[in-house]
Amino acid sequence: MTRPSDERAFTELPSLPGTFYARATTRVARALLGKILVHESPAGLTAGRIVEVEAYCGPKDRAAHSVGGRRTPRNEVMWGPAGRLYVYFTYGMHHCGNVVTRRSECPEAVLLRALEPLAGIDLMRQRRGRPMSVTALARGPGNLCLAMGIDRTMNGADLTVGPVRILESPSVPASRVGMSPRIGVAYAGADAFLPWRFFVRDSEAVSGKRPRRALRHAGIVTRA
DNA sequence: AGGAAGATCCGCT
DNA sequence: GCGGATCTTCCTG
Repeated sequence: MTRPSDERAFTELPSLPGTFYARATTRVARALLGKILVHESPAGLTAGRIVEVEAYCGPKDRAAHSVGGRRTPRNEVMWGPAGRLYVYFTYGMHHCGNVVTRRSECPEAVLLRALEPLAGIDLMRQRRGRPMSVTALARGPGNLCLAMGIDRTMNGADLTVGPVRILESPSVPASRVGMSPRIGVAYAGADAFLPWRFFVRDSEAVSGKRPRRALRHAGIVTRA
C-alpha cells in the first residue's frame, strides 16, 4: 500500500508554521483535521492523517489539566509557546499527545485522538503488538501514541522542526466535520457538555461508537 | 506517608 | 456494558 518512496516524500512536505497554532484553541482543533502527523524515529518513519481531536481551553475549562491556573511539572509545557508537543502519562499505562495553542502563559492545547495511518504501517503494527486492522492502529489517544512511538521523552518538542512534526495537507470540508462533547471528562461538570471534540464523519479510524445503521442498511456485515 | 482518581484500553459477559 | 491493569500526580493529614 505504502512504498518506501512515498514515505520519503513525507519528509519533503512543509510543516505547519508556528502561526497555525497561535489561534483560538477550538479553531486550531478544527483546522488540524486532515493534517498529517509524522514521526521520524530511529526505528523508522510513521505518519497518519489526523481525524479526531479535542480542544482543552485553559484555566476556566474544568476538563483541562490547566484548570484554575494549576501549574505543575507535568503540565508546564501548556504554559509555553504554541506549536509544542505536550505528552503526559495516564492510567498507569497510556501516553497522550497534545498540541499547545495560543501564546505563552495561555495554557491551552488540542488532544490528538485518532489518525488514519498513511506510512510505516508495519512499524505501527509492531508497536501495537497484536494483529489488527489498519484503521484500529491509531484509534484512541493512547493507541495513537503507541503506534506513533510518542512518549514523554518528546514532551515539549517543537512540532515545526522536530522528529515529530505536523505537515500541511488539505483541510476537511465543514460538511464532513462532526462535533460532540469530549470523551472521558464526566468529572468536569457543565464543561463536560461543551462540543469541543471534532472528528471526520466518514473516517473508520475515529474512536468511540459509530452509527452502523447505514452499513446494515447496505447489507454490510460489521461483526462476525 | 498514604490514598484517590485519572483527557484509557481491552477482554469478557 | 463492566471492571481490572498499572503508575503518576496531586492533595491531605
